[in-house]
Amino acid sequence: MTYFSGMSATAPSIAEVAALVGNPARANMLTALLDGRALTAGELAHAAGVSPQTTSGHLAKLAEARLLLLSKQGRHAYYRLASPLIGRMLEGIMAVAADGPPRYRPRSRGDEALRTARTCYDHLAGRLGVALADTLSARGQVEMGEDGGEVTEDGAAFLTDFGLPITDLRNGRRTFCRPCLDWSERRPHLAGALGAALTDRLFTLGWIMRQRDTRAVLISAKGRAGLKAAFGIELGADGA
Amino acid sequence: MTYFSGMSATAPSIAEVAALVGNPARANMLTALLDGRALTAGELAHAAGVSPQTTSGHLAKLAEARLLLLSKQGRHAYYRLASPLIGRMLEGIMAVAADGPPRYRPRSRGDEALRTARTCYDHLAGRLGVALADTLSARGQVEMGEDGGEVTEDGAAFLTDFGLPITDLRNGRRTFCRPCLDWSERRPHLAGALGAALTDRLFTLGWIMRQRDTRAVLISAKGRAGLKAAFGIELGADGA
DNA sequence: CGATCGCTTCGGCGGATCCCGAACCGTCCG
DNA sequence: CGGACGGTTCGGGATCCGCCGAAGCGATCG
Repeated sequence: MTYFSGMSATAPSIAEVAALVGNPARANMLTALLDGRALTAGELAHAAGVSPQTTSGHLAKLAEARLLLLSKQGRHAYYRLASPLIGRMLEGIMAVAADGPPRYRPRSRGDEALRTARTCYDHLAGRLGVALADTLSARGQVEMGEDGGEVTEDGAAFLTDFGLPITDLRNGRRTFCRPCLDWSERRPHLAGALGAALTDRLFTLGWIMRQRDTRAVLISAKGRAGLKAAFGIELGADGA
Repeated sequence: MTYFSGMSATAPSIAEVAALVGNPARANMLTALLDGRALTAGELAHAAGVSPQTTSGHLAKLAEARLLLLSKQGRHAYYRLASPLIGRMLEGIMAVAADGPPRYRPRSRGDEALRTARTCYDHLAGRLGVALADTLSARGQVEMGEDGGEVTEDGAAFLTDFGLPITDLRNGRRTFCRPCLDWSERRPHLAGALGAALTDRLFTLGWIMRQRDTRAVLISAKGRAGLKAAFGIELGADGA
């Protein structure tokens, strides 16, 4: 952007917007966000193939130009496309670049796996994560608020029986239970010590398994049966 | 394009295409071409607000990337958008830039005037220019070929009677008659000494009049009557 | 509390871009 | 033929951008 001196409050020009996309690192970040999910700065750095510092600069520019929205969560910074207009614009550019129809995958296989169940650092997200939170809420075993959650007496009994050291968790330094907004489902799932412990227990039971090079987790046959028996959760092809 | 080292034969990346648009001069040229007309390098230089040399460089890049097509005509170089995909891409970018619907004029008033009748250097183009060429061809008074045209015996008599010094024109050094592709109509109109003389005659008769700051010409009431009587031409709102 | 982690800011280097003045070439005109 | 004109090529100068190393900051974890 050699010429856009005082962008100030005036509407950005065509060239300004195009110049933002006209950088391989930024273009990679934008296409990585094309499916509507929110990704952390680190994930975007990986997708773009540049260092975290460079990434931070790019993301700041994209956010200032209102192409991206920023949500901070703990020490993570989540970025997502600011509007469907951005996606349409990128499709238009891709069509010209490829001289054909857009070829990104709105729902690739890997993407579908991520939407079904994935780790969100140390707890579960995706349809599985949301379903667990929903079930525990519906049963009155967990009460979720805006900034935190609490386990009821009934919930404590149930979860202890499931193998979670509820008392220890509650006395730990880490936030016991808090909601974490799920970007593919746009609804909260369980985070905090409780979310991490529950996830850990599912791994230990062999109900879910990690995969290489992705945050998606696989649900085993035993896991399907167990989730249905313990939580009444069935993740069909159509989702939660 | 700091990074696009060997573009070679591979399909251009999103960033490459966007970077081409991400320059104010090039963006201005592209938007000037949005209505589908072909413009000369000089006209595009004016639209972009940069020098002819700079313009030439930009146009070369855009043509190499297949965003523009180049047609040479005499000493003029006509550039136009390579495909409707380019227009759609620009609309998409404009929508993001303006955060609203695209606001260029696919058919503005001035544009409509230009399509009806305009000068193409010293001869007539637009619907009027094409209609004159069509009529003279249909009557067998002018025979148009690929690279040149000729006036028949009947045509010479008619045009001489109309006030054109056909014999003098034919003996002049300037190409007597040649077709000139019309970019709004995509069909040929009359150029060369004959086209210039005919246009000059119409100005002298007061049938057509120049306007300020545009190549569009106005057809007077007398002109409408005369054109209908002499050539059977009526330019309604719907065109030729 | 100290250590780690994720993200951001700061500073400087290297390189590419953009632009125009000058010159060149082909076309058109008298 | 000579001049004018439109377009392009060549060369250099100013600018800016993208990138990373080093350091700072807040949140999290043991």
